[in-house]
Amino acid sequence: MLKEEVLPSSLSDNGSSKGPCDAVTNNSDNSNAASIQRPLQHGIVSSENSVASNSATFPKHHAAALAASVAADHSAPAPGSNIAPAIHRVSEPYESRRSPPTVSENCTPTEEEKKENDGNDSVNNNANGSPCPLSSDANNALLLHMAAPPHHPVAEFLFQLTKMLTDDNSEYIEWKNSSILVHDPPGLEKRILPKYFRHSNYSSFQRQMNYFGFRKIAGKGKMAACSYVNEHAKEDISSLLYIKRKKTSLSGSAAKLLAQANKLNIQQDAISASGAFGAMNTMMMMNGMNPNTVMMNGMAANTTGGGMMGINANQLALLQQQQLMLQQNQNQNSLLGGMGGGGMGLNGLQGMNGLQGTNGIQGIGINGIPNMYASKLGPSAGASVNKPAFMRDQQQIMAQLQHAHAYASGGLPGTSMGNNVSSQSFMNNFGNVFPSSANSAAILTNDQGNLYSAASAPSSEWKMSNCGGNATNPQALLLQQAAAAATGFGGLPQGGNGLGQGMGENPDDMRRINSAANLRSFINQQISLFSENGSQAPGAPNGGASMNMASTGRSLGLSPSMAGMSESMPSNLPQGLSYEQLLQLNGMANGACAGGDSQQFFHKI
Amino acid sequence: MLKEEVLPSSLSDNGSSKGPCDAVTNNSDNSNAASIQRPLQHGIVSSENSVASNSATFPKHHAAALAASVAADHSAPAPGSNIAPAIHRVSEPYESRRSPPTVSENCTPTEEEKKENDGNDSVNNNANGSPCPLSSDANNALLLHMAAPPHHPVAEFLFQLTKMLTDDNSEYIEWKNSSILVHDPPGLEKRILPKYFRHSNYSSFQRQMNYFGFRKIAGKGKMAACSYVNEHAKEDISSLLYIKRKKTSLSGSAAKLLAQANKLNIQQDAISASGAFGAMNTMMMMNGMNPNTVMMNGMAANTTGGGMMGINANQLALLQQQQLMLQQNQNQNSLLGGMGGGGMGLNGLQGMNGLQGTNGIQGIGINGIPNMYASKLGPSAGASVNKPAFMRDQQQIMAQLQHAHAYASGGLPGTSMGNNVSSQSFMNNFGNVFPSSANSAAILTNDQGNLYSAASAPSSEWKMSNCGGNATNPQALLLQQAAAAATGFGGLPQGGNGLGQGMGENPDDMRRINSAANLRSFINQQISLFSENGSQAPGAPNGGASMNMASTGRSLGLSPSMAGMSESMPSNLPQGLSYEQLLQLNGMANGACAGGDSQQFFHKI
DNA sequence: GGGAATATTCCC
DNA sequence: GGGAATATTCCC
Repeated sequence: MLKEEVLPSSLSDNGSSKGPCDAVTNNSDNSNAASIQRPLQHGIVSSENSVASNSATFPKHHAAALAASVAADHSAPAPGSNIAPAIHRVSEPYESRRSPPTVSENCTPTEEEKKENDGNDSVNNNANGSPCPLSSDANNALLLHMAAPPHHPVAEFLFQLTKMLTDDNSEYIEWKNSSILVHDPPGLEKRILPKYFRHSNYSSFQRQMNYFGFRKIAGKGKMAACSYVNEHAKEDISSLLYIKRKKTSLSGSAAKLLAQANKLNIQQDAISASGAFGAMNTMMMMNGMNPNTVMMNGMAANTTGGGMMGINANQLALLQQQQLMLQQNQNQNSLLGGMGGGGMGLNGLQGMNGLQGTNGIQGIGINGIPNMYASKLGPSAGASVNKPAFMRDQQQIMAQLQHAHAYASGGLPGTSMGNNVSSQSFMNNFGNVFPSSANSAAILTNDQGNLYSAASAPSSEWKMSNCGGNATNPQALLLQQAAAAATGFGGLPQGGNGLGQGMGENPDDMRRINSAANLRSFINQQISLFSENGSQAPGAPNGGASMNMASTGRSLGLSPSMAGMSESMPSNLPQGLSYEQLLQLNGMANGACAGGDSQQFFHKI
Repeated sequence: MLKEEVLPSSLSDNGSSKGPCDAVTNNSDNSNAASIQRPLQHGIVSSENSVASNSATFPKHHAAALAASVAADHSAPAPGSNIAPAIHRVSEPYESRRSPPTVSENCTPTEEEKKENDGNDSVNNNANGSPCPLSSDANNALLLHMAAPPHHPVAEFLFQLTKMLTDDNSEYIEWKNSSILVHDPPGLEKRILPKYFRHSNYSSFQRQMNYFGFRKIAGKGKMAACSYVNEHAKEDISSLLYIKRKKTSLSGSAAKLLAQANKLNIQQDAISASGAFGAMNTMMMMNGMNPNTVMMNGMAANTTGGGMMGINANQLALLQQQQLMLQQNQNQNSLLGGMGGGGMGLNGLQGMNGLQGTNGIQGIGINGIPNMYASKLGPSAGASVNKPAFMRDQQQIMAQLQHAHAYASGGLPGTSMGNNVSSQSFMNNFGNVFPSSANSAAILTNDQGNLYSAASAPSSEWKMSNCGGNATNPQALLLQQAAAAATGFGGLPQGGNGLGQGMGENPDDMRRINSAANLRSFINQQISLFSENGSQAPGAPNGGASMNMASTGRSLGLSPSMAGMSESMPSNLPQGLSYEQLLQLNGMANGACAGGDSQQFFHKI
């Protein structure tokens, strides 16, 4: 042997070696001796081969590589071994796979304790000698400092780091005052790291430190002495074993999926295509997965051939879930809640978004951005808005208005509309179809997706009824929603028929439209809100030109004469509020009650 | 020195050592000697430190670990070094980052040559002495066998594998007859692998082999001698350097996203919930992103605060694209094309799917699976079908039929349908609303999403017109689509009114249904196709029970008397074909022309 | 400090 | 054979 260096074994604690250099080289083939125990991945720490040669010596610089080879042997510790492996689970050495190992009976910290990362100094000395993690060897320098041993998977890095710090490597690296002092990065890199890791690169060490939340607080330059702190580190070095590794960023995942999607040559242009690929149909296509897709997803997960289009079952499930998330969020934000309230939780998802009468646009946390619209939203508008939510709502309303406008401008193509005006159904942007009969129970949902009809809605929820009833009819709801979004007041008044206080009468309570002038005002305000320059809608399929309601020569709400009904429908308009919705808006704007089948016609307003 | 072992250097080819044991140990701090060159990740192969000690000796078992430490030094080879690093790019030792390094001028193979993996034996001897990959040292055993050197990133594994095979390790592993013979797995594991990798685990070696497409063709048991072949391997061992690593599975990505979605406490149950969360509304919610969502996505990508709901801009873009993919695929496969034709491209996405009259279900490549339905699909059905696409189509049709059935069974809730039957609109599964008026121009699209009406459709495309016109009316199209899917013939006849050749009259041309009996037959066939046992549909929200059209006591198409109209609609049925569509089907099945508002009623068929 | 790719480990 | 998690490398 050229040079013998010994491996510290305070963490591996075989009980027979005290110093830092007590390993024995064994170069004979197929006998891979090492006293380093590396925690196997997924929470299992190995102590393999420790019986056969638990006092191995080998050259210092290569201990890690050898240890790695040893760790891979997949043999459980021999019965009666005096080895107390660091985190090893005796009862299930390799039976437990990716699921977390069960907790050894003799080890004390509860799940709660783990979560709290508490510094409890009670020592689990584990008198029965079972290989309870980090507990059975008083010679183990680490153990002297440890609180209760971890009862959970410990990342290899944390295990080796802790071991490195409890071994006598203080010339290079040291645990002191709840922080890690790196005295000699170059020396650490070349002399120490390879004993504990499969590399000897200080930068790799740093990368791992970073994964576990260590921050450099002193030291300049790549290889300068420095200190690391960790917010979860306590004085007790064993607190390091409870640190959670940061999750791999998701961007990579998304990027991969995105790359795959790109490979498939999907024309993103479809979103903004115009011309023959009419905007209405574009919007329809964008209208998302249909029920069959979702059903298919579930099926594809069970399909041997894999999912369709190169995405697998998990991805399909993902899409399905994301889909639901988007829908639910949308429902919460928009369908009933309008623009009211800012999401208070993560990205607005958790918040109720003003659903139950909480009014006013409020700046929100993570999504809060300077409110480019605040000046248009009335005196109660906060300093910032949830821009995505706001834009989404605006877009929804815009689409509805546009659709209405399309019908108002051209009428139903090829149809004389005079006598079947009330027979048209309408569909909102959530795909809900509202039967044309004004006295049928239209389909509306609350934020939970529950269906409500006039008959079944609990009194505390929105109801639908005919105009003049004691619940809100769907048209009034939609109108109020739009008005609320336009004016910055998201709360929908409970009860009533939507024909109450007039817009503009009270700037703090502009929830209702009860005159033609106010409807026109509302519509114009809507239009202006969709674009910073007041005329074009951002992101409109055809560049926004036709999003200006005035583009056809008629402002929305200025209905054409019946003679105009035969005009053909513009082809570039997205789908949204239907002809009948416009009728309802018109009707309500004039104070008419949408009570019957044949009472709604176009009006000048 | 206890024992010296030398490191083979044929690939590292420092020119001064020939045998397998020519390295020199240098244990002095900060001088990490090694002659192994490990290709750095991302296509750069290191030859660092080779000048300082290019004939290093060190213990055999730990060469790899040391080499790894050396490779991390990040120093370019010294000028004038006699080292010809394997794949090192002189001109940009570390300047080039993740993007592929540019090709050295003196190295010859073109990108095309690389792709072809050709066995061209021209030796690139690179007279100017630049370290062109694998080319400058006649002593390199590998080079003697090599074709032109690779001009692309070479994975570390491939480099080390090739080196291992060209070094004299034939006692353990050998390159022979374009395959890799592993003579002694245990010996390889413990004696050879650690020289080339950061481990000495045969299973890790195998995992890598698998990543690069090697298949075991002989040898049983985990550690038995065996052979590996690779479809891209040529006799020339350098062909190994051109093998592409398999991409990381995407499942992990999706799983991560899924886990994230789950964190947000989304109720997947919504999909199958019944009761107050009625199935119709469930399906509506599942109906996917609405246009606003898509537009919002685009915005969120530019939002500093990140996207909503904890998903980032990339993920939003991903969802948007996947969304389009699903929609486009669906449109292509289902809306007009039905089941006809197999996708010819990747996962069927690129193919036109029988849209323009290409009939017949054809087995496709990657998604082609044994056709469990083939026997039901008529004589022209191929040996396999695109099962996901097929199931999707079936699901779509099933949902439509179910919806029709729901209405047929219960009528519109709370409505006396007798006198406004024709005033109901219907909406297909793509969100297209078909106005109720039978002589209005309904909205249909071709596979490109183009809108067509009777007036605007080019003559080469489908048109819609009133029954009896020279174009196909929408109901006929839908019916044909369903029939085509049911019978396995996806092509839709151009022109005509859908009431032509009868189903069953010609088994190779069963595109049309023109009798009540054939409609009934068609419907029954549909039902049976949805389930292998002929009675239940897979994936139905309520376990499939209600998917049997007979479950309500009426077969679809056997309309109830008008008295039955007041029955309440079943709550667990997905949305699909509407009441009016059923009317149209009924009407056409009886040869009636859907010409007027009030002519469609239920019939016994 | 952290994104992203490949490497290694563990498991099914 | 390959999915999935962590480790290591490389880079911004």
